[in-house]
Amino acid sequence: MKLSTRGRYGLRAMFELARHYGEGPLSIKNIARRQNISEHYLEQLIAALKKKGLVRSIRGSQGGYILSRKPGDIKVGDIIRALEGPIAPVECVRDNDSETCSRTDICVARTVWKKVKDSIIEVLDTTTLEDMCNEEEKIRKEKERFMYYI
Amino acid sequence: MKLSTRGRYGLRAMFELARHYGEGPLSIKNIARRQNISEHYLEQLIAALKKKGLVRSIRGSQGGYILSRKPGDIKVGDIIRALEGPIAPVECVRDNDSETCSRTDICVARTVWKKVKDSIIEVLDTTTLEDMCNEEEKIRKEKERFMYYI
DNA sequence: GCTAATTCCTACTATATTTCTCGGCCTTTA
DNA sequence: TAAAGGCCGAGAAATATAGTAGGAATTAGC
Repeated sequence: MKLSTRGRYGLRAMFELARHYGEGPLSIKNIARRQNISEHYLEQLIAALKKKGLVRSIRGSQGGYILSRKPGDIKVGDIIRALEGPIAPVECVRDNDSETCSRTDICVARTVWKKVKDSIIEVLDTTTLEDMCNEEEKIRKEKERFMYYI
Repeated sequence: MKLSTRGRYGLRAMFELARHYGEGPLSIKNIARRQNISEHYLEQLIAALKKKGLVRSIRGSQGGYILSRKPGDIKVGDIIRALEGPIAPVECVRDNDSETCSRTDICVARTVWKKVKDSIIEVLDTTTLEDMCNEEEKIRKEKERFMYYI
C-alpha cells in the first residue's frame, strides 16, 4: 500500500510553492532543483495540479507557478486526489454510495477497507499546506534552540 | 495508494479459514473456489502467510490449511504485513526509529505520512478475524429480519 | 502398496503501471 | 528578438503485479 512518486513529489512541490506564497511565481526548474525531482516529470505532475485548479501558471519569461489559493485553503487530500485519483485502498470503497457487494464475505472485508479509507481521508483532509509550513517553522525553532545550548 | 490483490485476496482467504475455524483443514482448491481466486496464485499467498506463522498446513490427502491461532488473535494488520510487507504509505516512515531526514522540507512531508501510517495501523491492528466473523453474523441477522417483513 | 488428493517449490510469462525522457511549439519579458 | 519558461504528446525503460506451468513430496483411504 505505497503512495507513488506522483503524490510524494507533488506534495513536496506544493509545499515549496506554499513556502514562497506571495513572493511571485516559482519556475518548474526552480522547484525541481530545490526538491530534487526530474524537471519533465514534475511538469506532468504540475499539469495535473493545474487541471484541478490547485495552481495557476504564469507563462513566458520570469513566469512559473503560484498556488491558486492560500496555503490554509489547500488540503493535502486535494493534492493527493489530483495526482493519484480517489483516495481508497481498494476499488470497492472508492465512492461513498451504498452499493452492496453481492457476496457477504466480500462485504465484510469491504467494511475493513472502508474504515481504513476513512481514517486516511481524515488525516489528509485535516492537514493543509499552512499546517506544514507551521510545522516546518516549529522544527526550525527547535533546532535553533538546540544550537543555542551547544 | 491502492492495496494489491495480495492483501485483498489474502484477507478473504484468511476470513474463509476463520469462518471454518475448528472444522478441520480447508484446501486451497476449496478456498480458491469459494473466494473466486486463482488456485496457483492463492498458493503463493498462503505460502507467505504460512512463513509468517499465521496458518498451519496439513499435508497429504484430506489436508489443507487451518489458522495457527484463534481468529480473535489474528489481526488484519498481521495478514497485510505478511503479504505486502511493512504498512507504510512511503519508505521513509517504514520503521519507527527516529532517523531524521537530512532536509527539513522532506521531514515536514514525512510528518504527514507518519500520521497517515499511524491511522492505517490503528485500524488494521484493532480489527481481528473474529471481529470480521461477528460483523458477518450481524449482517446476516439484519438480512434475516429484513426478509421476515416482506 | 497403490491411488488420489493435496501441499510444496521453482521458475517463467504476460500485462500493467510507474517513472522518466525527448523534442518541439507557444508565450512573455527584458 | 532572444532567452526564459510554460505547454503538449509520444514513447522508452524499469519495475511491479498477477498469474501460469509443471512437477516433487506427503498422506489418507482403500
